[in-house]
Amino acid sequence: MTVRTRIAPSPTGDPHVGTAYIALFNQCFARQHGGQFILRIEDTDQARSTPESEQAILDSLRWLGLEWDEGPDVGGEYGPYRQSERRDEYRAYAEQLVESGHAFYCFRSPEELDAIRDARREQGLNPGIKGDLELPADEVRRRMDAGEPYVIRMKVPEEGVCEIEDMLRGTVTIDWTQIDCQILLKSDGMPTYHLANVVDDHRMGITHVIRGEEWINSAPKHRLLYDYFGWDMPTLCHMPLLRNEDGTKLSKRKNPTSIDLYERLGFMPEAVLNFLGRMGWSMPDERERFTLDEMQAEFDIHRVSLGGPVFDQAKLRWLNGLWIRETLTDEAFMDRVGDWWFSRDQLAPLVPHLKSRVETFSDIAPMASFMFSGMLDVRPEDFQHRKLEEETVRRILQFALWRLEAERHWSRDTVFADLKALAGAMGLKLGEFMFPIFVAVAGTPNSWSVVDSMGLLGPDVSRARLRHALNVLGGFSKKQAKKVEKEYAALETGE
RNA sequence: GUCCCGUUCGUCUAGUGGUUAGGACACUGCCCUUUCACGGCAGUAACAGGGGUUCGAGUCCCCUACGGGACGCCA
Repeated sequence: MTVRTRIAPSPTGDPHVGTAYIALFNQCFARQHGGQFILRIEDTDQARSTPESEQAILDSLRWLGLEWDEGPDVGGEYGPYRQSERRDEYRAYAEQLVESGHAFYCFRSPEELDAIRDARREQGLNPGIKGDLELPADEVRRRMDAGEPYVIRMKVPEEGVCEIEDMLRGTVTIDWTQIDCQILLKSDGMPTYHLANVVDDHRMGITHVIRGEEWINSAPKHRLLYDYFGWDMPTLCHMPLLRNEDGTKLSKRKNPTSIDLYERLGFMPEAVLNFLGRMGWSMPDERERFTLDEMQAEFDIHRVSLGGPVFDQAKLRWLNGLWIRETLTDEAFMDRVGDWWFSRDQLAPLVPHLKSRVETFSDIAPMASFMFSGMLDVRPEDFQHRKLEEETVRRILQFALWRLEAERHWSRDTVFADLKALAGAMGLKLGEFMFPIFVAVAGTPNSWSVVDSMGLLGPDVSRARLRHALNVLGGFSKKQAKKVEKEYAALETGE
């Protein structure tokens, strides 16, 4: 049997280091066994999936040096590799389960579902949707004929236990009472993760599912689906979750998680991948620096340790420095730096700003240094303004950050539109409103259009600098945060 | 609230019954050096706690504590 593994990102946001982490281990496992590594796009969430995000994820994973044998961009015999293009298939499988008595149509309203959850919680049960949900056949037919929206839910045993075999943890036992009647087909006709994942993994011949630990509790649902269909279940392996410094699951609120940010800050892809390979894993000889090829050659999934590793920026920076010093010739260094940011393509958009302002070429360095930096060394006094209270400054930064975090299409124009609307909603003059944004992003109010700068710097760096500025100013206490959040919500709806 | 998973220096880890518990980042000191960085050397620092099993437990078992995760028509 040929080993086949996969990474199945959901194109709903910025390329995440966690995705790359899981992809890395899947690729290593497949290569080590002479098998194939597949990339599949799980875009069943119609509301949140975007083509831009999909492209960004593919680009980022490829930037890191990962290579999949099959995928939406490279093709393969098991396509299509985009779940939105397989939608009819899932429906057929879901209906097959209804016919075989393993699933049923469900018409419950959100209010009814909430009531079920509350009732179960009160009884000290897991609040998942479960119990007497099925309707008589004629009632189902009547409601369907009437055009009522429905979902298909899987049936789950009321008692007994489900045993899951995990490559690293051995047998995990989960009581069936903990497992809810999972929705398989949503009312929009799209499958949920659980159905689509099982169907695709089977249809694509996936033999080993290496995924994050967050999935371990839903493994019984998957086990059950494989049984209902009469399919062999792939071997499961749940990786530890990457953590923030405080031990919680890695999140962009507390850590830079976007692969693009590391690219923009001038990390070498080899170093980032190397660092991810040191998360929960080590080489047999414990060397710190190794290439993807070396990792693949020495790979052993059983060397994964289960404690959730903290994603330590300091060590990543050290490792990147090591890569620069030890692996780059002077020629390669020049090429890398040139490609990174000082290429003609990168510089071109800056020329209009620079040419009109400099008297000598040497004026460029201090003027444009913020365009080539990571976090800026800003101080609270830099944000003092003769007309703006510090409270207002903090609100401007916070609101701008929230607004820009919600922005899906990043460009000079969208950023400008966002900020202008926000300034209007806050009743501030655009010039005053922009002051703290200038300081946060450019380090000084005396620069060219900060909106242009943000367009060029990209969402990750721009947002990170706003966040940094907010921290420098002390941020908001928990109490204040609630109030400020309310104010922001009011601004948003009031427009 | 219910359940699941985890727990070696601050952090990343080595360790699969017998080790002075090793390495790396960070930190501190010294050396190199016009400075800084790099490099070299040295130092501080860990088996969560309690019970077993065993001649012997970081390693095996149980309990407790702590941490994390899941409980969505998100994945």
